[in-house]
Amino acid sequence: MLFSRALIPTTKEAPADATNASHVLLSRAGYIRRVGAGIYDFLPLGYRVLRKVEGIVRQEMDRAGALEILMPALLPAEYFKETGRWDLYGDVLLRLHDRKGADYHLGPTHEEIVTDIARREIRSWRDLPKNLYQVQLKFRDEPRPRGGLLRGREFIMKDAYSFDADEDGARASYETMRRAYVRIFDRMGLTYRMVQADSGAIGGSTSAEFQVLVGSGEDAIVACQKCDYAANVEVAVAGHSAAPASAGAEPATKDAIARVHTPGKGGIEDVAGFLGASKGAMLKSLLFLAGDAVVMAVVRGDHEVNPVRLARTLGVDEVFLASEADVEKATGAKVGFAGPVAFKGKVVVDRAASLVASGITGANETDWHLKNVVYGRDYLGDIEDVRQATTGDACPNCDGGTLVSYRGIEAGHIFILGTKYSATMGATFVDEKQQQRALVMGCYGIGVSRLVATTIEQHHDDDGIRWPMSVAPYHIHLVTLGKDEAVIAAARSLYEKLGHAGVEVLWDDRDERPGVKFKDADLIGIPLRVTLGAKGLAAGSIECKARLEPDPKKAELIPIAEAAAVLAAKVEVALGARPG
RNA sequence: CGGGGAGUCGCACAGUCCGGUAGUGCACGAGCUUUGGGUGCUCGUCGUCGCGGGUUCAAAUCCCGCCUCCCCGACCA
Repeated sequence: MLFSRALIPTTKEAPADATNASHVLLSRAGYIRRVGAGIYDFLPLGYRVLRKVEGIVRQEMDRAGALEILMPALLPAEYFKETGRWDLYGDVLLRLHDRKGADYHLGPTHEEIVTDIARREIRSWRDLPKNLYQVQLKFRDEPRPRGGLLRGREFIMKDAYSFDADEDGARASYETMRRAYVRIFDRMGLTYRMVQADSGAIGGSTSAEFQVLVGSGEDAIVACQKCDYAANVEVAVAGHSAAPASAGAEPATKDAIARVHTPGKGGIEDVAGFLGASKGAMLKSLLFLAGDAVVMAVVRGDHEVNPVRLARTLGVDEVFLASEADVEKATGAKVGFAGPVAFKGKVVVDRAASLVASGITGANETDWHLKNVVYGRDYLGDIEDVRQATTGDACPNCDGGTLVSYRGIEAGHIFILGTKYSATMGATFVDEKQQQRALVMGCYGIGVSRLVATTIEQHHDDDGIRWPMSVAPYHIHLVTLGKDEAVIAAARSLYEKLGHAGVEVLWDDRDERPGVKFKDADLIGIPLRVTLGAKGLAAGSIECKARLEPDPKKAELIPIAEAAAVLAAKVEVALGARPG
């Protein structure tokens, strides 16, 4: 592609609303333009990258035996009404009406629609297993779209759905997808972890997220440095096999429980500072609403409660932090003075908190705390792992491993749904014994448009994007300097030879100064930059610099006669380099 | 939904308090200049000042109402 004939509107300034690297760079480098809140145009470069990502996803899905289909984006309401999600989804569902006033919506996900295909078309165990997938626009009326392509109201997703005769089959399908996902993310050149995850409102059991490790990511995850344990903090368990020496090592105090006056000192920091105690000696007591009940969760002052784990422990879908009014009603004291001693209600004590040798906690009386508090002697409760795991915690999965926290962007999610949708919608098949049984389903998503942005979040520097070869809009950015006809002729020859070799070249043939071209090349981020000028031509060589090379002087000189072959080989190597 | 902020040329912003010819930089067009990291100079084009109403001789500016967007939080298959 000739730059002069392309549409690559680079800018020096980014829109004011772009707050993260991928949004700024995608805008500045001319890949995308904003159309509305959370809605974007893909300009030619952006669309090329999107198609590269789609291509990798398609190849690996096909390789894994999945069958590509295309379901509608515009959906009659009846399907979501059938499973109850018409109501459950709430405001996130983009609803509309046709001229007759009938309810429609734009699909945020397609379990119902694919299950409808299955119930009509899959009848026998002989038809199984099946895995149907699509690459489709999804619509979610996000409360707050943000981050450019990272969280939009309209986005492109690959979603796949597996159908099996039984749980074993579903697990095999899940495992097949897991392997396909590993190949996909490896080929995209991403650093990621597969983590245990909450299956959320979509329902289901076994589930894993593919989290791309990025400091600015929305999700917090922990991973073991020794084994392959990794989990979203929503579900991560802080190990207790190797509790830090500060807790549990000391014998419980023999001193009797005592009241201490702590006027106006409610927070953990305040009280610990006021009493000269460490945060780890505090027993943080938070009240949650679980259904109709008020439940107190007790963790060490230096720990955080994990609401998802607490909810699982209590056997409810969700828990909510109690309001100030609820707290006062339940404890008889202002917020900040709650404690488990003599608390009338259910108490869940984190394992680490139960080991505190001499705790300080609220007295359920405004401006008073209790010290020398010992679990078992002064208060009781169900001991569970309900705190949020964090850096330094022991790994729950291996001996001696330590957890480290990361931020991540969720790029993929795989899970086994079971018969949640098939049973509700009557998607059954006849097994070998002539029995009607519900199909066992799994579903597998990849945020394709999000991946375009995610890749940049992980691959950029101050000057611009640094695409991995596999998803770069072009393989080589050819820069010619000056208007010398011999230079242009040599460049044209190279451009054509590379084209014949299947190498995708963007040739910056514009009448611009070298500085402008180099700046744009860095911004656009094509992995290899090839420069040809009068000086080089005289010396019989072109210059090749990798975008990853920070030093502008460290360019490789390649004799012009060999250039096409050498460059084509470089591209091939980069495309074949798969770290898995 | 709670808190904060913003809508002025394609982009980034000033002007609003204190009403009086709508500005600057980038981008864009012309010319000269320059030619291996966003060259310098000159000239030029581009505006329903978010929308609707009101006050006034006169409104980007004051008043009333509405809309949209952004940031933080809550939420997030």
